[in-house]
Amino acid sequence: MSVRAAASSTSGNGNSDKRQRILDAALKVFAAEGVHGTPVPPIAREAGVSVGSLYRYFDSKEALVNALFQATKDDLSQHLLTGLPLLKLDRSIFDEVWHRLCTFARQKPDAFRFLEMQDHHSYLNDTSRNSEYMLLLPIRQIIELGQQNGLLSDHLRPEVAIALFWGSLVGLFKAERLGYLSLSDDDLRQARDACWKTIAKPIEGKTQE
Amino acid sequence: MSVRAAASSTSGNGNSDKRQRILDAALKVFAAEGVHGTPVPPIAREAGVSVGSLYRYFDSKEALVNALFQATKDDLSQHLLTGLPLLKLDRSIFDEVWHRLCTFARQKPDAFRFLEMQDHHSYLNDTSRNSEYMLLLPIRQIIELGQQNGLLSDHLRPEVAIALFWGSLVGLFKAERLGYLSLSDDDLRQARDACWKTIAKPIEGKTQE
DNA sequence: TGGGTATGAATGAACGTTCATTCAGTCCCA
DNA sequence: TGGGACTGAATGAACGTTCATTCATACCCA
Repeated sequence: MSVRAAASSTSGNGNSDKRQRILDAALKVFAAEGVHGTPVPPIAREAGVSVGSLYRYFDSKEALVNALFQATKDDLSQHLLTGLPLLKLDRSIFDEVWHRLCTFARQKPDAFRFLEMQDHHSYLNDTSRNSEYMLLLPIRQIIELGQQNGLLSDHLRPEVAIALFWGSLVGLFKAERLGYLSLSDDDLRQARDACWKTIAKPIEGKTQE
Repeated sequence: MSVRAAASSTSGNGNSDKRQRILDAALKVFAAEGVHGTPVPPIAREAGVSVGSLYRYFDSKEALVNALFQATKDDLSQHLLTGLPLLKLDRSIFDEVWHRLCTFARQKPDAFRFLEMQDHHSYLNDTSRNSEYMLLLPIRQIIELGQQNGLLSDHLRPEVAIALFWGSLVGLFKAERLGYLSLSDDDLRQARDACWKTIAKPIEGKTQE
């Protein structure tokens, strides 16, 4: 018994550890080369396992892509939503959402990029596609609440507001990745304030244009 | 002469006409399946030519992708910039830019999608990558002018403003393509006004936040 | 008839996937 | 306790398929 426990540190269980290593490796190479652009062997090499082993943990490349997509979505979901008050909206909550998304994009650039790729669309099954939709539901709810309590402009339909907000954030980090700019903390704060103006209700008595 | 002109509709000169048919076909299938996800034969089939003919007009798949990328960028460039005053900025010019981009995205969804794909990045040569950068230079200039004349907020660096603006627009049409929303003309107008608020100077005497 | 053009089967390189084999670790009985 | 039998995870060469590309052939108009 005690022997077995000691052995597990070297290779004993190694079980889900290896599975995780494959997922990590796949995220890295997919983010760099795209899903269609990445053969299976480089994934295995990056993970430090053989191709055969990879197929022990995942039935196919498609299954790997879907598992990775859902795991990454869940990761973002958790990062964004854990402990976030979903039943009210004020400026500080908006700032917190912005901050969390920026933190995620900064700490896990490969994950952020992978989620935004379009290239893997033909690989995704219904569950994966659905998990994409689910992530945005809480944000939509927050925006609707904000519109009801008069803090957000009700000129924009919530879906449109989400698309603008999300698109801005993605555009920002995409531009940085492509080398068109480098985002300082101050840039991100200014961008945050600008995005708030996009969806916020104009200060009373003023119509826009 | 007249005979040749008449014949050209079926197969007569066919010369650059065929080349254009291949580009059109490539745009269509690339937009649908991605560059990595599209074999060469389906492109030829869609264009109504043989695979061998395709290789008469383009040295390789890579050459085709680059030619298409640059042609599409040029198309957007022309659509966006022709006759646009580049030495001033007011609200009506912003609206015109927005309108032109929306028109392009609506009339040529495949072109708009293709330009925003990331999937073809490994195929692109320096010229193509550069043409991407060149497109945004005039917009950058317009934004700088707007900041100098006090119409646009100078809190945002021009590159950041561009990334936010462009990201919003892309996010909007991407959401529509994925079926998350359907954009009415009114939605587009509301989104335009919201984006203007993002980059415009706040009405005097009010600080944002 | 000759020279440029179009064709699509043929080619071999690269892909996703499989499977015969290896081998570290476990078990069991003397 | 020592040693032979068992287990199943790990391996990577090999498989069939699909890809980008070529080229022998057919075609067509001048």
